[in-house]
Amino acid sequence: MEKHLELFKALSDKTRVRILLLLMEKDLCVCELMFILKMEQSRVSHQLQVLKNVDLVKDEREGKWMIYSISPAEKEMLLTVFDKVIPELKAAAESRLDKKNLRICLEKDIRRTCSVV
Amino acid sequence: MEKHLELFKALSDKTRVRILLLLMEKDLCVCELMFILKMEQSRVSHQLQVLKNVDLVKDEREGKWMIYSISPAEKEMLLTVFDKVIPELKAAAESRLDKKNLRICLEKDIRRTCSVV
DNA sequence: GTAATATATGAACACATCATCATATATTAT
DNA sequence: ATAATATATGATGATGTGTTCATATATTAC
Repeated sequence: MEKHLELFKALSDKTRVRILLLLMEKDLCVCELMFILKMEQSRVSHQLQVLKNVDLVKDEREGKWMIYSISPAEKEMLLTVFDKVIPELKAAAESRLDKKNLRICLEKDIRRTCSVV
Repeated sequence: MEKHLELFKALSDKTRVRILLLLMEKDLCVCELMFILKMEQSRVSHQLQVLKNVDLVKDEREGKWMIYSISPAEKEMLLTVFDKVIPELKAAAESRLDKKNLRICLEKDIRRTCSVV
């Protein structure tokens, strides 16, 4: 039983939900998430590991970058969660701002230009 | 955003999920839950307060007993969660045992006969 | 090779959560 | 009234969680 409840534990943190909502839109690297969320590197990385440990996301190296994405099998489940269970979430201020920053991130090609440290 | 994430926090504890799965079947008092879950009174009561604080359950006094039930508005949402999001949960050992104990609880009319302390 | 970039990871700390114990409150029975 | 029953609640302690800081690792650029 605990195994299945890990999903809810993973979904009960704001930072992690923001990351998931973003990865539903587009595969992203850590520095892109840092730019969008305005959070420091280790904070983003740690939360990504939590999501990875419960198989909500997977990572794949692409040169210097680790690209995070949502496991296809989990994508449909998360759609149900975000659309049917807590539809209000997407309207939350943070979510709207993140979407906006995601657009800016892509326009500015942050993946190539960001200087992390 | 945090407000909506409280749902997941509430759903991330095994005891609380077991209580919710039971209340989906039938409105129950504390001593009935104690009998079914084989847990002590204050443990059940504390968790019920957590569920009440996030409006997942409501209580109603009926003589000596406090009858707990799932708010009608939340019942449909929880059906989605338990059937669509984590359907495996209902097959878990604890869930099966709880259902069995629920039947025994009703047969034995525990609400009238249980002696708590 | 070395330096720079991108990310991962361990340690430490503050804070939250859960179970237990003790006690308080509310209702009913006498 | 008092006693018994059913439940709520506060305090404590153990354990878990999230953030930060420091450092390690992996890849690329030179």
